[in-house]
Amino acid sequence: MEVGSQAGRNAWQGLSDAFNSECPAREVLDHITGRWGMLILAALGEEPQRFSELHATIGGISEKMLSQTLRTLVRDGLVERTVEHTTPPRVSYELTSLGQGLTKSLEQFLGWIRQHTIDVVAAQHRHDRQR
Amino acid sequence: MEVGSQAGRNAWQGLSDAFNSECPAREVLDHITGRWGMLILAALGEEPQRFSELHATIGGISEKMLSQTLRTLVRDGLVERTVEHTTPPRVSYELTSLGQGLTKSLEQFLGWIRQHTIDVVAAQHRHDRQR
DNA sequence: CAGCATCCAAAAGGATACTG
DNA sequence: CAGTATCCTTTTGGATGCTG
Repeated sequence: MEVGSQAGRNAWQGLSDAFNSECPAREVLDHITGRWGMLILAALGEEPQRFSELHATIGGISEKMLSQTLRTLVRDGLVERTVEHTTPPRVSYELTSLGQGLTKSLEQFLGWIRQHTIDVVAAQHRHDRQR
Repeated sequence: MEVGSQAGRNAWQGLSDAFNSECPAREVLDHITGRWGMLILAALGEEPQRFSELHATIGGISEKMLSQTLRTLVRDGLVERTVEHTTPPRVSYELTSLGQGLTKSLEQFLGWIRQHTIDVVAAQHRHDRQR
């Protein structure tokens, strides 16, 4: 994707499919940017984790949503599910190579949030005080 | 917010705040990754646009959601709203410098989606056929 | 432990009509 | 043009109880 410095040129042209609600890219975007997708991917970006570990890592998620979101990510080929048939069973989740590539590109974004949350909160206060 | 006790365990340590449902970072994450936030930011990442232009660019969004999401992004200090009091009025939206930094880090992620949507769709089919 | 099923409450979102 | 207001439907998500 060329970020052309040409005036009036659409550098996002290659993304026009995500802007199209009919394109599968939109569905992929929704899966990842759903309320829990990114957090799960970020958690797994560090290391494989078991169901209960993920549940503990990600604050506020219910078992239902964790399970549901994981199934979606597995179906999308971003996460792999591995079962050890012990008693009690161990089920661990890890990123596929596809998921690793994605998570890498997510890092910057999540890093930005960590660094600039304070700026956003300041902006919110400024905005609220001003009316 | 340094938590160094668990040595070497969490490469995402700096993000532990996003994992905490009580932290404002979670709210920022939700605003941006809400259904329309990213698409609006991506659209504005190219150039300032008017309300109706955004509405045309982003497939499937209603005026209500566009308006609502824009207000949130303006409050968060990511987007600036400019009114020209002509008749009919012109209202244009553009990224603030804060929003520009964010959108830059978003580029990679959105680029990944564009490039790998096809892989995800293939994985979905493989998964569905296999059961 | 790792989940699925069910029920229910809450939030998100769309359609439509209307305003400055 | 750029919204707002209202109503209503759809989706999301949490709590709970139950399995292998």
